[in-house]
Amino acid sequence: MPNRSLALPQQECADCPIRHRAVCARCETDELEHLESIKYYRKYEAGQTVVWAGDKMDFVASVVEGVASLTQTMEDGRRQMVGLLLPSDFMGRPNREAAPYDVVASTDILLCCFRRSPFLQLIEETPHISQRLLEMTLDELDAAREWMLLLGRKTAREKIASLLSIIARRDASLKNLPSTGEVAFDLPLTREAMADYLGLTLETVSRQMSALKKDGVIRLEGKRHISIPDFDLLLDETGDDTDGGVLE
Amino acid sequence: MPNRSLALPQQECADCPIRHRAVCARCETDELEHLESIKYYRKYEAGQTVVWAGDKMDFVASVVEGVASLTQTMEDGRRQMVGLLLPSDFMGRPNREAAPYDVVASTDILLCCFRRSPFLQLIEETPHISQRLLEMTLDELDAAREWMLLLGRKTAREKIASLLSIIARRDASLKNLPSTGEVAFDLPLTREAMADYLGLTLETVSRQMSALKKDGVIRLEGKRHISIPDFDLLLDETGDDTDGGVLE
DNA sequence: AGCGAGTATTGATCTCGATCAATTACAGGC
DNA sequence: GCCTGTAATTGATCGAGATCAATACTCGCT
Repeated sequence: MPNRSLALPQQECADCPIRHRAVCARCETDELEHLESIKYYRKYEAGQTVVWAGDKMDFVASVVEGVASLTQTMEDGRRQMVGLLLPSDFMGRPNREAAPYDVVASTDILLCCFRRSPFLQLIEETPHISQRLLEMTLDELDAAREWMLLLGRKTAREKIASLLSIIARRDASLKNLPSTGEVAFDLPLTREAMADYLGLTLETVSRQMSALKKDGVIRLEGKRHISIPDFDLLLDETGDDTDGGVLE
Repeated sequence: MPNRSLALPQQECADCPIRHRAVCARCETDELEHLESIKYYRKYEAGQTVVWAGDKMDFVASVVEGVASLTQTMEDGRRQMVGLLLPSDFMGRPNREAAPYDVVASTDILLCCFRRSPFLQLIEETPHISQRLLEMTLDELDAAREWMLLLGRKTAREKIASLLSIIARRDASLKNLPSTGEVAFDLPLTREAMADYLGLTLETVSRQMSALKKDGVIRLEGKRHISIPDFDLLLDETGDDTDGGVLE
């Protein structure tokens, strides 16, 4: 597979890698044409802040490529990631001017953007979009709630295993690969960002990564490339229910 | 089983205490009439389970009175509350058959219910409802994210103070009272439920409640009635931005 | 009254992850 | 090659909250 080139900022919706997962998933060809006419692309490099908490956000967007994070910071500097946006995820709140959290590019990212007011209008006129947005928001709420279980009750080791399995699964699903047996992917997060996600310190993250490696659950090639010899082995470490995989 | 032994209230939407906060908030009189014709009430006693995780949930509902909780349980018994439903909050997912979490009545509750399929139809036909539902879901997502910060980064004392201030605020807003100065309310949760909310043990909850009492931040009258001599004092203990820029 | 079950408080001790600190790995610039 | 700065690992110690355990409070019951 040729890897993501961030160089082409204007593509057809029809060829878009997130065409069938993003807010536009349900749109018909004529609706797509309308979207096509008002969308525009933006790129950010890893580490760049897309919006600061409290600032006015004059657009909404879908993540096309790369990973972005939503982070809350307390006055004394304690930080907690509260959202991880992978390709096809939506950013921005239609009805709210100010961004409630810092939005930061974890890797280089490509966004498909819409200025807010045309998008608001679009929502009114296009039930396919507002329905999909509701559905995505409900999914995000579910994800947030699973995350709450992780933050409140899981051990450090379980937290790491859970994060790795979430990323592995989303990555596999994006590439239309099964997430069973051997799986490999690039970690889009630094150890510090992982710590912010998991409510841990970066030292604890590092220690637990080493422990999982020693135990043969994961293999590290460089700092960022992870390979998992047996995905089920990783799942056993997450503390989650393995049986009765409840699908809708 | 819902308790049907007592006469269930059958009230007019117009007189409903949550008329202007629930999913129906934006509805016009004619839309209300339609709702009126298909709604029905259910009551549950404190401690009763409304739905078990994984079970089919054939209705959606608004909480009219009382408090309900959404809880996730791990195989080994670790439990985390992931949602706290106060009056006007909505329960159930339009597009999903199975309930993802246990729904339990924390106090006696009164629900305003709709069978799922008529409600789905209603959403399609009534943009005022689906818009409001999206808005409420986004608010819930915001609340979940603040909760994530609490779970991941706050100390036990800050967690308790945060929970008390959340309940105090919602309670005051429901009664149209200001949440400043002296505030008093009934705790709708046991110490154990508080622990499940906060990702703590019930012993730690009890100790921190005693500490806050000793420090004069709260007063306890019985186990459940809380009074707060100075709400700002409580807010200082939550670790949150006070925005007024009071201290350092 | 006395009993029992559920709920809450308080004490003693232990442990997991935080904190403080030193070292290593690695990429980019010259 | 050699700096320099950031990311990551590893070690030593500490402490907040968990765990184990005993005791009190409350309400309904006979």
